[in-house]
Amino acid sequence: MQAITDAMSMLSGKWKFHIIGTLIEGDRMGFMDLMREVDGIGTKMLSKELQDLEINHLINRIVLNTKPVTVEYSISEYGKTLRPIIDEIANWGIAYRKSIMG
Amino acid sequence: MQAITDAMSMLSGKWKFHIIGTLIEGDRMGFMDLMREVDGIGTKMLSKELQDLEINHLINRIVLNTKPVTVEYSISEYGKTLRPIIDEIANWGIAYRKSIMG
DNA sequence: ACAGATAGTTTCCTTTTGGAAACTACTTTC
DNA sequence: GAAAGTAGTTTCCAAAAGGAAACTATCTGT
Repeated sequence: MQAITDAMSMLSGKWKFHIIGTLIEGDRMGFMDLMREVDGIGTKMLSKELQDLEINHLINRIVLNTKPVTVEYSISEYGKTLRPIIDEIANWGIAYRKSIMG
Repeated sequence: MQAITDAMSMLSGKWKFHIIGTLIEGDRMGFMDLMREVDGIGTKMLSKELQDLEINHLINRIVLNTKPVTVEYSISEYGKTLRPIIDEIANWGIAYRKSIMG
């Protein structure tokens, strides 16, 4: 069960799975793109969560030399290994929804 | 991504994955058995987390009519559907450990 | 009678998490 | 020159989460 602690130490918090899931499906997104996609998040939390994910090498952050400076966030190769986890959780959530509805 | 919110609303907190994982591998455990298996947890948190899991029908709780009264906790059929999630997270954690070690 | 095991609950406290709003700083468009 | 878009940071606060220790209550064995 120590493996679960290790994994969750990088994935805890209200927004990490959402952000990773969003970056897995749509690649290369700016800060404002993420604000629009991750429903309800504020600038402070998005900024902090992105920093956490970058520190753990789950995402890439590239500052582009454009006129209003833009930043490109994308899932890293390492981050892509989380896909099975994200998929399983999403599938389970969908099945759960159906069971309480239908 | 709403599916992820739905799933995580039942699985949030520091101990849920541990408790579920423990009950998936070893069936029928008492409160004190769980205290011994879930490393570091206190009685308050174990009690609270077990209640949450029971409310969401992920585990079963049966009070046995024994002399010091004993309680049997076990994973429910519904709880068993979490197995793929638990397995994926544990596998990822193990791979992560290996990558920072070796 | 007392220690030890069962299964918790309660209280008190600290830490962590998260959110709203204001602010910085730079550039382009109107 | 003002508005709007880029990408955040900072401050201030409230709520949630979590932990340690003490306590309840019952029963068994010595």
